[in-house]
Amino acid sequence: MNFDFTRKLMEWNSAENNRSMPWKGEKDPYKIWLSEIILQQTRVEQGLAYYNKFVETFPTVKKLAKAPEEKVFKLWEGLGYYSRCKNLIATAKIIDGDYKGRFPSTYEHILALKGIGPYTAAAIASFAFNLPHAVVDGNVLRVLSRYFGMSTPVDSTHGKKLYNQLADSLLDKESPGIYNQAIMDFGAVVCKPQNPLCSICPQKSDCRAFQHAWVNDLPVKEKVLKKKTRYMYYFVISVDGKTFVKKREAKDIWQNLYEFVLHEHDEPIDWTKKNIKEAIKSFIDTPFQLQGISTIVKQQLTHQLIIGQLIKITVQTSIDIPGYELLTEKDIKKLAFPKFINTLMQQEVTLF
DNA sequence: AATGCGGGGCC
DNA sequence: GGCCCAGCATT
Repeated sequence: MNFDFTRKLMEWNSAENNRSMPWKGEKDPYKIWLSEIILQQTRVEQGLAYYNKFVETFPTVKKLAKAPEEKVFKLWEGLGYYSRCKNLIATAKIIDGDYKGRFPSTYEHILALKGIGPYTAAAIASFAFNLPHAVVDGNVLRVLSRYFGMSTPVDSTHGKKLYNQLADSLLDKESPGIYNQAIMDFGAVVCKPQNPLCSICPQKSDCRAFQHAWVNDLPVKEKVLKKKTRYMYYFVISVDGKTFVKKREAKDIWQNLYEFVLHEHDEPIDWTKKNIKEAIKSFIDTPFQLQGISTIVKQQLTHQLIIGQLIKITVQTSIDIPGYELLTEKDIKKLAFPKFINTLMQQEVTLF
């Protein structure tokens, strides 16, 4: 055990750590779990409002378990990584049912829940039950790889094993919860990804990266993400005040969110009246009224660039579009949509 | 072991 | 435009 690192971290935490968050010191495992799921791959500042909304709307795991699924997704709308929401609902039902509302209190049982991996299990186990499991998140990987001057890629199989063992050996087993909170705060406030505060860092005299001027080169990641561009054109087709929508079910982005009638292409489309007419013929075979077309909207995701437009259509006759359902505006407002579609809906539509 | 999954903030 | 964020599930 590297006593120095742990001691100095805990000293920094007591003397200088001013980071405050509503769930800090929280002992209700339900709220801890909720905050951890929301914060997976998500900045604290971004997740904060969602956490407050969820706690207010669903103060207990039972309330969450009994809530209509669409209502939970609507509350999650805009936060991204929507499988988290699906797993949140599934786990709430398991805790409410199998565990009779009592959150499981061992690392293994917590880890077995949907949407909970090694990081989240360690966080809940240590924060709620003071169990000695070290968290390893992006902050911890950065702090450790810098402090020990390790260039082993943090996203490699070997690296994960290595940093996990290291983290466990450094854990303050007397106060695992406080230690885990401290190392993540330290990574977020001092040992930041960009422009870390090395000059005021209490660990700088022992930090190998600082001594060798490697700070800006660590941590090392080996994986490069492939990006692709997609062109998604949405047709808002309305009949008698109702509009066609469907839930996205495919293993793709925005699974479980709703969308309008989609025409997707590998290449951009230069919409003309003729193009639109032909596209619409692939859904319906009745006369229509073109209300207008929006400007081009772009949405950059982590791994995809989405480009598209929105085209508004009304039809007079009663029609059916297989796979889509006709809903009123009031009902549609209760459903969760991707940000891309919400942005499209805010655009003005114009005719040629 | 590799890939896919959102959205936002910072440089 | 690239990187990163209190990661996880799937293949």
